[in-house]
Amino acid sequence: MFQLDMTSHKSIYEQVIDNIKELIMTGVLAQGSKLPSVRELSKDLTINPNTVQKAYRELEREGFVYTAAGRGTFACDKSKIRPDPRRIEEIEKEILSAFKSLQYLGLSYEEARNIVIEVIEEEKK
Amino acid sequence: MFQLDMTSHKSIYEQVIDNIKELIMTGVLAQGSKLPSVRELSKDLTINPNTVQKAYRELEREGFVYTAAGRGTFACDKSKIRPDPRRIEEIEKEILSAFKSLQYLGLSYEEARNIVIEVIEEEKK
Amino acid sequence: MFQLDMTSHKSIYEQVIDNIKELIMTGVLAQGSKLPSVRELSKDLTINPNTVQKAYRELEREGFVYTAAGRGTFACDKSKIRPDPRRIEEIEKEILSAFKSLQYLGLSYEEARNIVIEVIEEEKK
Amino acid sequence: MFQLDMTSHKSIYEQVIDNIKELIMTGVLAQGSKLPSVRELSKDLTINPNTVQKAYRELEREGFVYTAAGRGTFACDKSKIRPDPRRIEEIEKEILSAFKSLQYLGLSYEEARNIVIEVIEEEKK
DNA sequence: GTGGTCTAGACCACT
DNA sequence: GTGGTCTAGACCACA
Repeated sequence: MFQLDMTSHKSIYEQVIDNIKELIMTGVLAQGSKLPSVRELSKDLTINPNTVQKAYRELEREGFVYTAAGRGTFACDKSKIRPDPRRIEEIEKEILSAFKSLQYLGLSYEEARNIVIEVIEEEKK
Repeated sequence: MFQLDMTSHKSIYEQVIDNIKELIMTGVLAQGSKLPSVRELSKDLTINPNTVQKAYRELEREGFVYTAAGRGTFACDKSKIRPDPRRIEEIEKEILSAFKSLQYLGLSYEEARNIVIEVIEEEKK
Repeated sequence: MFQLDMTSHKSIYEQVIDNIKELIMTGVLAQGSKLPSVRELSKDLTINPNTVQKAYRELEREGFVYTAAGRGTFACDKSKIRPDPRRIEEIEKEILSAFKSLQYLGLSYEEARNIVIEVIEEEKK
Repeated sequence: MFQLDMTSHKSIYEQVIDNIKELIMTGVLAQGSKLPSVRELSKDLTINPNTVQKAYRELEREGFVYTAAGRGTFACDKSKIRPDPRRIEEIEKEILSAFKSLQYLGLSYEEARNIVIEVIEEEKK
């Protein structure tokens, strides 16, 4: 389904979350389609079922999937996902912090700005 | 000198580092000016001296300050600070990850982009 | 006959039970009228026959239906259904817990109360 | 600090959550006051630290506490807790379901309504 | 088979 | 000391 980056600083369960969010937002996991079971995915990624469980639970909390004990975990309609303003604010802080870090490295405002724009444009493709 | 956000998930020592970097890069702490002693700052911020120590060590490692044994810690010349390409790459990853997170929340590419631009513009002032 | 909410966290068999109870208590399923067979209903709802079986067993245990071997399952006389005091106590606990949850969310006693009243009034119609 | 009801149908971590919410909303845990550490509380309640952790995490998610790794978990200002509309809707469903259950037991609309009102009035004291 | 909860015990970074 | 993550393995109810 996807691969984990064991060298990443991101925790495993966060990587699982982000990968599945991407699959849902890109439509690979269509609305209502069943996600792999907790055990299946944990076996597939050779991680502990509890770690997958944690990711699935968080995905449900954020409205990306719904779970039904005994039946499985399913993708929600991505068009119904409503952004959480508190989460947006958090991410804004992260971006601001990263942007400042660039300037702290000795880059000018313009240089730092260009790097950010470049990263975003790259993502567009 | 500055304030810490105790409710933030950023670690204390990182907050100290970022604040001092800001003071140096904005010229508030001019080249050669003495930073508060570890004890002084830890008392001022009501945090553990070890935490300040750790921040100072990291600032020295990154070339923002130098310590003269027995005399104290001093700000380096900000114009001599050279960006570390590996660090830039790391920050780029952080920015990309944050940008994707915005999109995962249900925002369109344009909406996410606008948020980032806005954050940066705000910082300019 | 009725529909299930597959996204609900209520278990399927509980939903089946509640729906049938409703049909009996509202008189749609009059005394003595035959319920759909396990196979029929499971096909109709596209759920596992075991799940329907379990619901029917529970309905019988609670005195809402009776089964005649080889003939089927039939609705009991709703006027003969006597409230079980222990069950009432259980439900009272559920209501109290839900009410507290409303207050924990930051609602005042009055606000929480109004919500409950509203839910009940809505049900009257 | 509080006691768990091991005979309850509620899961342990949910009981921990509800108990702490109550302590915060009643002001026993004032804004900024430190909660017992994960290990401390787990020892106190003779449950596993992971279970307490789960409860603390959920409490943070809902805005009742904030946590800082290495420092501890602290109560938020209860006046700043904003109700989550989705959660309210969920609880409304629970109340409606419980109310219907009362009627399914053979109680009239008025009888069921009186029970609910009584439960709420009792809570007022 | 499914998800949900729990225990036991470990390791990590931060204070 | 603190919280955060992860593994291993167990038991439960539900489908």
